Amino acid sequence: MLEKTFDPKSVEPRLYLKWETSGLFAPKADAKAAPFSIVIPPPNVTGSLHVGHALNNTLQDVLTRFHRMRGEAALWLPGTDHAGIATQMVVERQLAAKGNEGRREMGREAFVKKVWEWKGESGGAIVRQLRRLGSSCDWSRERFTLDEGLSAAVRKVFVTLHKEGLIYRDKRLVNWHPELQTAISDLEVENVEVNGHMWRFRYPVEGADGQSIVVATTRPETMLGDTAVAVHPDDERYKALVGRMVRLPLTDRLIPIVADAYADPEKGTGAVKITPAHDFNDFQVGKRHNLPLINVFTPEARMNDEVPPAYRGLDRFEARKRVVADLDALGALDGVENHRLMQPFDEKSKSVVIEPYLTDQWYVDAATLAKPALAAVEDGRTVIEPKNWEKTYFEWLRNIEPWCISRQLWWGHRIPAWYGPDGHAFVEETEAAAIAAARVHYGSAQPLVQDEDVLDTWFSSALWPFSTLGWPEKSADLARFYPTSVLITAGDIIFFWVARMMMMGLHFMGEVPFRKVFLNALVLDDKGQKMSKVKGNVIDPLELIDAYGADALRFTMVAITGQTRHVRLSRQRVEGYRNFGTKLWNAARFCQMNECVSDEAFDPGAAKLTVNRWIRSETVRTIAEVTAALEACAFDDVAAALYRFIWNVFCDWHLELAKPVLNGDDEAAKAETRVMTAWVLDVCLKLLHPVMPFLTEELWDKLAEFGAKRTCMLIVAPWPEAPAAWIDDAAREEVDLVIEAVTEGRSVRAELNVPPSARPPLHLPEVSKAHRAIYEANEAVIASTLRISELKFTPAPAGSIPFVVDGDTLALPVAEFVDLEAEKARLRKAIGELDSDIERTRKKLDNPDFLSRARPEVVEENRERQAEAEAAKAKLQGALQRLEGLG
RNA sequence: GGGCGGCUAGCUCAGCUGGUCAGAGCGUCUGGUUUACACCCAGAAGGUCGGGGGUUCGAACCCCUCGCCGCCCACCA
Repeated sequence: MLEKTFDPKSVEPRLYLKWETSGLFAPKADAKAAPFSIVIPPPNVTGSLHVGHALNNTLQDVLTRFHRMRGEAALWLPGTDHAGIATQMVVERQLAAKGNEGRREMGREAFVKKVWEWKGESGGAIVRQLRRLGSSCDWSRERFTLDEGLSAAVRKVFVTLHKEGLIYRDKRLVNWHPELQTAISDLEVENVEVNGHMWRFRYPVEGADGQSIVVATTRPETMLGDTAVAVHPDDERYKALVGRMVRLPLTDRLIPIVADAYADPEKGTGAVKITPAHDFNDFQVGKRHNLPLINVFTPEARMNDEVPPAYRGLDRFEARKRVVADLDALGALDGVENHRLMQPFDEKSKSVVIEPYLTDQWYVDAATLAKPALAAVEDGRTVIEPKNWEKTYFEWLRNIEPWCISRQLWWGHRIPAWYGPDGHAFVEETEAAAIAAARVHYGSAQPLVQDEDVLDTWFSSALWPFSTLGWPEKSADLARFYPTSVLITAGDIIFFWVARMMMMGLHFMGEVPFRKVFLNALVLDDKGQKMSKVKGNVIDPLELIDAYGADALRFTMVAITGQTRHVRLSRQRVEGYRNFGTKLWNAARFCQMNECVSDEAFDPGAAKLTVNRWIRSETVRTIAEVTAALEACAFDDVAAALYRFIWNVFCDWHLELAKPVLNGDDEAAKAETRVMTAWVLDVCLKLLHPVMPFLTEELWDKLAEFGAKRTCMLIVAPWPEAPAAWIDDAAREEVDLVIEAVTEGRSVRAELNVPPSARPPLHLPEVSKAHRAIYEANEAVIASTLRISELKFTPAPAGSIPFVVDGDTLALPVAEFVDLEAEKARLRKAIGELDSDIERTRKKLDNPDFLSRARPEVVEENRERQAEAEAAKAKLQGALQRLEGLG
């Protein structure tokens, strides 16, 4: 006998271990099986499972398990990302906390070794947590972005793109992180609106006594690097000044006034200071006018030696104050206002101001790679869902900028470039190859120095779909599983990752990396707030698993995933789905108590009893519904269909309707109902397994204690078929009628739950008021469905309604239950309502506009509805007549 | 500045290409010691589908407009 409730805590670890050790997570080797593959969005090794992971890995697991049960060679390939900046910072912080010497003191080699040590000790947390969630990843294929294999792929890609001219070195402005002292990509910058000031400075025009031009700025310290002032060519105010020079205060440098359309007469004063080395726009202006670039910052964003001695070594914000004060003292400060401005911060800490900074970096020609990536989505080789993300994807790729891929970090893939004594770069996959190339180039062996930088973490991530499958080797996995079937990831990395995988996959494999991209929503808290440690509203999925079990959390994740970009997670909802699991558990318990044992030889198609033919129909419909929803990634529909069927159909109705049969003494009927019920329960377990793997697997096992043993674990049990022939419309109509009757009335079920010996008469009038007439018209059907023939009816007193059950005319006392007049009034009212329905529909059907405009099936529906309404009306009228005859 | 979402019962959300679409879950209230389940069962209340206008025989669903809320992108005068 099953316990009263499911105990996730003891079952989950046991089952997971059983699955994993059975090797069932690996795709079957059977070459005939259709491949299905997903590569995991590799979580950072430093990470721990957050709700976003819980959501997106649940969805991946649901699909993987579904396809596995369908007999496909289902591969879910797991792995982790070395996460350059994040990991390096974690280890640095840890070193500092332990009082060890810092990164720079210990040197590159020692530091990297430390990081590897750290990875070995602490890097496994996230994959253990994925297991707790129930993720059926093939751990034998687990990869890490810094694996030797993946590193080889990275080098090959880098070298190939370089040879193709798609990777190049360039000196231009980058987003510079002054604290980490590394370049970061555009995407790693977050613009935040902050309160600031707008200062106006007067720059004296040289040779024009007393005349000056007023420029506005939010970053006064950069004025020390100004190399021009720009005005709009058509700006009448300044036309005369174009070509003149101004004397830059504090520096005494002479800089020109140039005409450039970039200067917006509407903004500020219409004259804008140009600092080509510290502003992306100014950089462009500088290029157009051939202006010198004066870098005034050190890598830590302190003032360097290009500025007058008084400012050297000052932090940029300190320098800002000093510059303003000094200009004010000189009388060059024209004014200052409060100003809201967008300031770039680093998106991780959101506290470090990013500076445009002039450096040499490696770039990918993203615009060229973007073209095939655009085309692939445009022509549907890859489908992005929800569809509305496609526009976002197109927009970004169409306006893409060169991708800065070098980082001044130590943890990551070192750039495979070696420099000769004259600075010439040899880009090769190995140092040996670089040396060889240098020998050819120089005509003799020369000492080479490898580039100090590493690659942006996203560079290796971009190769993930094929590098993890063995590329550049021509591996069997690569041939079999690329392109992958679907990618499930969070929408916020569509640029960082999805778009770049598309670019790299198409370029190196000549084929899209995935057929479908499903972008899951951002998980908010129950109040719709973004979760953040600062706000303290972070929901910990592991804590939810502890409290309600992994299955409940998983079901919740599936249920909240629709077409929207945001979903809210509430404990209450998880609790509700835990209850759902318990409901099924108890249904199974009921089945077990009633000896409902599944039988492989049972043919559901041969069922005779109405109630059994009915539940078979409902089951088949549900199988079709769930299957279709899974195929379409309509996860909310999957959850809704399962919930409704298992709770509201199977438990609420089938088990209730089966009770009288199971408690009766028609042995044939009992036997059929038992085996059918067991069959339906098995189907429930199978359909629910992808979403709630633990509970279902446990029941699958426990239910086989009696009866035949299972031939396999549920995880690899065949997905149920849905033969249309098993849908029995007649049975469905009959039982629908009963359900409708019961639902409209009080509670037949309450009566049926009483042991047969103690049962009072069936309170028909209580069953249905409005539908009593219909009920009467179908009494025989109902009787056979519910097997109420076993009930003992009290003898009919005078003035009772005749009631036919299994050929015997019984009678129900009327006076006791029915107010005849009220009943007649109800019937008349119902008839009246039907009449107006019929009238309305008739009008519609007579309307030529409707007939010509509405779709044919809608017209057909209306016709059917009309016929039904008329039939119902006839029935009601018959019933009314009968009642009138009694009166 | 550009783009994208959302605004449907107290709360969270379903409502497919216009024609039983005004729904579900939770919450609330009422009633249940029904031997699978109180993590349960039965029932009730509650919404002019953000406002306004339009198209249509018919609109929560299409168009226009306004209003909030949120997100993403954008060269920080």
